[in-house]
Amino acid sequence: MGIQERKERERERRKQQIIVAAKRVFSDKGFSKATMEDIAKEAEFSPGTLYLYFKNKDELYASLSLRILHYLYIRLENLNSDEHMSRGQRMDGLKDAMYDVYKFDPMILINLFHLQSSETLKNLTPELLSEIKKLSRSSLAEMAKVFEDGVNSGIYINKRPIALADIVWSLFSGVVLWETSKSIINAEKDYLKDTLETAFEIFNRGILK
Amino acid sequence: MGIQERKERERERRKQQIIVAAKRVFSDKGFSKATMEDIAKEAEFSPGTLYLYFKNKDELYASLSLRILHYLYIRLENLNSDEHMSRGQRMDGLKDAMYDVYKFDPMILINLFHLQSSETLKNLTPELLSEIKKLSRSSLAEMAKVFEDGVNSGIYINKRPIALADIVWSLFSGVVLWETSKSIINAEKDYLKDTLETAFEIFNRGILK
Amino acid sequence: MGIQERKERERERRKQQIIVAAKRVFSDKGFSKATMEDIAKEAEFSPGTLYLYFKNKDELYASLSLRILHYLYIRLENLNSDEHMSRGQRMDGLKDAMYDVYKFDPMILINLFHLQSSETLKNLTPELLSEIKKLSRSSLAEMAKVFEDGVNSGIYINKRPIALADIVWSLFSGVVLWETSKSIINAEKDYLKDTLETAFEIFNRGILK
Amino acid sequence: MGIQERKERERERRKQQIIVAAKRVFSDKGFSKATMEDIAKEAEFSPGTLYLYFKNKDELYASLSLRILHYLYIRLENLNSDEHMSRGQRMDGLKDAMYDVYKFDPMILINLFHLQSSETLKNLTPELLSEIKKLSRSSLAEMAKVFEDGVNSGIYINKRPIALADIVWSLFSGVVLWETSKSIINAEKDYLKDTLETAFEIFNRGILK
DNA sequence: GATGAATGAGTATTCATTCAT
DNA sequence: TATGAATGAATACTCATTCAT
Repeated sequence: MGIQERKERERERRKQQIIVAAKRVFSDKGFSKATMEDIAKEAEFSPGTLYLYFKNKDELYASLSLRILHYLYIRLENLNSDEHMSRGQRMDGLKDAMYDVYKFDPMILINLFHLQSSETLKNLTPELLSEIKKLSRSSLAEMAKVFEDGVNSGIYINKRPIALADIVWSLFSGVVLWETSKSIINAEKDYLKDTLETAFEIFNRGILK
Repeated sequence: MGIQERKERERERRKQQIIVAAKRVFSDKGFSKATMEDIAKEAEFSPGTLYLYFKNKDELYASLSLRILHYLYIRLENLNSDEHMSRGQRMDGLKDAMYDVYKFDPMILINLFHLQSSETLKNLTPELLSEIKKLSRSSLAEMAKVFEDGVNSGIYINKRPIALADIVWSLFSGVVLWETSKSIINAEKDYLKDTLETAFEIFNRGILK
Repeated sequence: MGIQERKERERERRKQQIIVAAKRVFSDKGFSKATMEDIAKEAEFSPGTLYLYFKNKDELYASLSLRILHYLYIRLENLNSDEHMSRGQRMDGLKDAMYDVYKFDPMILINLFHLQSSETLKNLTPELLSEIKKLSRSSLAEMAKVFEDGVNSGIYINKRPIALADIVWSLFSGVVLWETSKSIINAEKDYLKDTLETAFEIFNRGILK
Repeated sequence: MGIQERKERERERRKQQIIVAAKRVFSDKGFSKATMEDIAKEAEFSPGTLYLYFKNKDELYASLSLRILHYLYIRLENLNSDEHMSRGQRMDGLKDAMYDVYKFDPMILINLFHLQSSETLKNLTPELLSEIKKLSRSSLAEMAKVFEDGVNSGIYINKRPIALADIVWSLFSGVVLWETSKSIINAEKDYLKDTLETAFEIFNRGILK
């Protein structure tokens, strides 16, 4: 490993360290009430250091999305590359992947949402934005692959796999969002797994011919 | 109508005017990048005036949720009070109600989510918070009622109606969120109705025994 | 005087109040070491108020130039509008005007210079920049008028009046700058009037045929 | 040449390399908008290295003045040490020296000015400050010498030579400053040599009895 | 010596909120 | 009531300077 490469790795490690801290702080306080100083303190760096790794607050925030999207993509890719899986197993694998993503970072949806404001988008480097887009599309494509076989063989209802992937993603997003919302409003919590299980069960039954 | 009542009505009209303006601005810029001055300008009031009607920015934001929840509740209540509807019609009515809510205010979910931050909740008047909670529970209960009949008569799968209501709400939330996210990431748009239709179709098929 | 006009006047008064404070602080500490808070304190306003009247620090700084240029322009205009003056009186008037400008604001040159950095120019509103340019050109033209008569009648050496105006301006700028510089380096001061008198005397002798 | 001396020379070379880079950057952006990193990059050193050669930013800035003053002093000294020159030639030599100084470093005046802020002076080493003062006085004295002969022999008007030197210095400073200012304001440029020639011509005519 | 990553004090700027009119 | 100018605390971000390697 060359010295250049070692440095690059070290740099990447620092970025992750900051992202992890940012995740905690953003989750806790929300975007606007979280300060860069909070994050710096959590990451055990000085405020200035954050700017050596991220252009600004928005970009740090966006990097959270990228990270989780990346994780999801890897999971889905693995799912499809395993040739010995049955349709059912694959469907379960999908559900598990989604659930793990949630456990890994329940804020992903909000992250993704936060990116929408064009005010935010203006502050991102084009590279980061395009990487997010790419990864997002790829993940959706992987998800669609899970259904391809079932649709082609006439077992699933006659919908384009990408449409089914959309539903899964929506279902997942919605469950997470709803669970989080309920927790404030009803002071109940952690029903997520149950709700998600039920949702998937219904979904699976619904797509069978 | 007494003079007192007339005044009250006038006051309510102003509040709505501000809420409508706030909805537009928040939708456009997101919570943190929207300023009270932006909203004041949009509502054609001065910044100070906003504070005559809402305690602070958070409370104005929360009022958005309350408003849409109220609208949803009315729709669902009507659905259930009409005794001549078939199960199928009722399910369609549910779907339409959700879709209309979306058209009325696509940001509702995000609104609800934003309320989570305990920092935000601290800034709300207890009255407002409890009203949101109440209305939110009532709406969910109304939604559950739609399924009660089908579950009781053994036509729907054996789940508690409230669980099905959760799924519907999640599905809806997720579709909205996903559609909005897709619009940035893939530059595609306005698939919402299609996606929602498909999701509901799958859901309906899935809950039948 | 309409209420609109009264407000406008009040606003202008506040701007002047801030500019006057800014002049003191900038003169004392130089551009970079002067803080907006210093200026706010000197003007007896809060920091935020400064931004109601000036877009940013650079624009506040630039407004100083505009102010003095305006004063100079008025003086020169008066000089030329008085038809009863002899050539010699006019020349004396010019010298006095320059000297009064100095007393009014010795920093004018530095102000003008500071504006050069394209970094600074980027921060100015186009309106402000164009007004400075216009006024600057007009002042120079007025100055040239002082010489026109003498050049046309063959009493002054055969130079374009605008060139002579350049020299006067340079002479003035240089004397002010040099005097200020000397004050640090030699700890001498206030030779300005003498030096300026001598410079003008030499200049006057030099332009006669 | 001993090893010690060789090292010293090497060190001096580095300092000059940095000063030259600093001149470019300061000229381009002005003192406050120029960063040490900009200068380091221009000098092809790392930021830390700059501090091995200069105590701080202010001292680096001051060294620019010292450098040009030194150059001017040498030129003037040579002028006076050449015994075969006529008064007219000497005057021309003075003009040429000034012009060459300008070409060498058009920012000298501004540099000198910048030193005024007592905030800046506090940051200089006493040695540097005293060297600047000494060199500045010496240069002015050399300049005065150019006029001594003419004044003593009654050819020039009856002024102290040092006063005439002040005027020359002012004239020069002013022309440079004015030309630079004009470039922003009128988008004209490079009149310097012409303006300076005319200014000197007028000056020369003006000091003759 | 040279580096350049890290620092953290310093500051311009913003914006929710207030209050005199 | 409504205003909107003024506030000033809060905070993103910068950059001169340091120091471990």
